[in-house]
Amino acid sequence: MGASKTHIFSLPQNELALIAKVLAHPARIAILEYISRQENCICNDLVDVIGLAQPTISQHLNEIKKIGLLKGTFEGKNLCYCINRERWEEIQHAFNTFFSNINYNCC
Amino acid sequence: MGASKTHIFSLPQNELALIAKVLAHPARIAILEYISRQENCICNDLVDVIGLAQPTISQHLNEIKKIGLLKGTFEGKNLCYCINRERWEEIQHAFNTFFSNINYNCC
DNA sequence: TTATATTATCGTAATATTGCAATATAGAGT
DNA sequence: ACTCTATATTGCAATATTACGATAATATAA
Repeated sequence: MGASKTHIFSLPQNELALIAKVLAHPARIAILEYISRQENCICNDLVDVIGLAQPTISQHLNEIKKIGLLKGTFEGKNLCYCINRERWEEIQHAFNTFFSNINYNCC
Repeated sequence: MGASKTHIFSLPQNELALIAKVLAHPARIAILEYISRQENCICNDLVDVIGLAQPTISQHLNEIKKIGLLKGTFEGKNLCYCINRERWEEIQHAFNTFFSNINYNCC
């Protein structure tokens, strides 16, 4: 197949998986770390810093945008990528809830 | 291509991405949630509960095992899957560190 | 307008993931 | 030994992801 059977899972399960999928690539981790370190959220040093081609970086940025983790102006020349604080904390909370609601009833 | 250029990223970046990849499928989220809810860490009701074929469940369990999130006895008939508490908390901490070390210097 | 710089999109190739049927393996019970 | 039950492995098809060259689009500067 190759396609996940998303319909047999709950919405929260699918949503967390979708968010995890965005974090499941070192380039996207690196991009998020880099954007956060910048004083002014400048854009395409990313191509130089990360070491991937410009279309590839653009695609990764798009994946990150899809789950709402970036905000700023995306049109024209002087772009501005930065972390969407509200969404970031929401996602942080989602992971924390997942990791906290676990029992350890082991054999 | 299709293969990530892992060599251009740092070890922590690759490790976090690898862990996120395991969580990047709703079936694996569901499996982890189910295992944790069980009083006694019993095994292959998972096939019935999740609704995927037995080989598929087995493969998902293997992915989860790879990052050390399961412990128990894995040989023979009466298997025992359960959460590896130490590893679980380690991973929870890794995500929390990642989410906490972010600035919000937006435009 | 024309050039330049920046980002997005298209097209495509290589590789990875998901899922399952068929089969193999391993232990418990008879 | 054989059977039953539970899990793993193999092989394969469908789909997704990653990456990049070529090209398009968009804004600024000259």
